[in-house]
Amino acid sequence: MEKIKKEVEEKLRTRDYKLTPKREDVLKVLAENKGKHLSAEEIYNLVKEKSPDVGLATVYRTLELFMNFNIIQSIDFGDGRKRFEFGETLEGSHYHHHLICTECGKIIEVNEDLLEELEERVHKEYKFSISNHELKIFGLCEQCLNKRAKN
Amino acid sequence: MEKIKKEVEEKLRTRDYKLTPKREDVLKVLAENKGKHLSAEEIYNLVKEKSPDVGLATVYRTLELFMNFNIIQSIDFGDGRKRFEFGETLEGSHYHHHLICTECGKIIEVNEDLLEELEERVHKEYKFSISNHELKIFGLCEQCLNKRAKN
DNA sequence: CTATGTGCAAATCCTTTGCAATCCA
DNA sequence: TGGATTGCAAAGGATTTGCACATAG
Repeated sequence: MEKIKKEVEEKLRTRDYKLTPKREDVLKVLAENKGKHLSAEEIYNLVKEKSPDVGLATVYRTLELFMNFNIIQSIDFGDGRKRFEFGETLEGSHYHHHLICTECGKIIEVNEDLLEELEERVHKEYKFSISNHELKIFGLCEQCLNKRAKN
Repeated sequence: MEKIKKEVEEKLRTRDYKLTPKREDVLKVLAENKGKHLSAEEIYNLVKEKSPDVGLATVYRTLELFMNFNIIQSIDFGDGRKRFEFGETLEGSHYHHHLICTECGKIIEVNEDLLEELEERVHKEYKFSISNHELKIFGLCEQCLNKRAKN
């Protein structure tokens, strides 16, 4: 956490933003809930547990700030609200993909990246300079598939 | 168009829904604007040109209906509104991907599918039964890249 | 005739914004 | 002190819903 804090602090400072106590609270919640895909409101509720005087607007503003610095990324699983992921690019971790069960809504993370070849082609054919990608795979998870088989 | 209409009509009839005139108008707009990624409101405006008495709610309801039957799919490019695509699965056309320019917002379609290998792995490792996928690649398009180079 | 489909307006949900107060370098 | 940050409440925008009327089979 200390390391993360330092890293974020430095990033922000490059454009004269501060890692204020409120922002740090948001950061902490994000860091402690990696892989959970929290929504803004869920983050807000978690932050409130420790800083009850935080406002939802501040959380939104902080999330936007972190997004601008690529500290977090947002994904939309189609349920009408954005969800936030921490640290994909911060520590050189791989891109990862999401399996979304269309029955129960479960989300499984896949930590493999097999898109290099595709990206290569895209780059050459379209002269498109890739900075990021997002792959969502929809279908049925093992449990839901089994349930269906029984009926 | 006639063929499409028949196909949709049949699909709907399997669960006792009708392809009413209003719904047909929506379908027509969708079919005539393939690859345009229209939002609900854009569709509404186009439908109104021919049927000025439609309501926005009907368009939304129709889109939801079509979604349930996999006649259309929705994508979110991160601008806060859903966009709708017609006929991906209807006529066995390939999946396609989207390149999204983070500078000018342009969207380029890529009609190649190189995800078979990845899907194979996902299927085996996670016992996940894939029905669809959605790949968004973010970056800079040729023009925006060139502009940047000049500055 | 009865269930389904529809328009309108109101309601809802998530997110953003205006503004006055607060904080911090 | 002065600009950045914040909380609150209000505004905003996309989508959904309630309800009375219209329509199709």
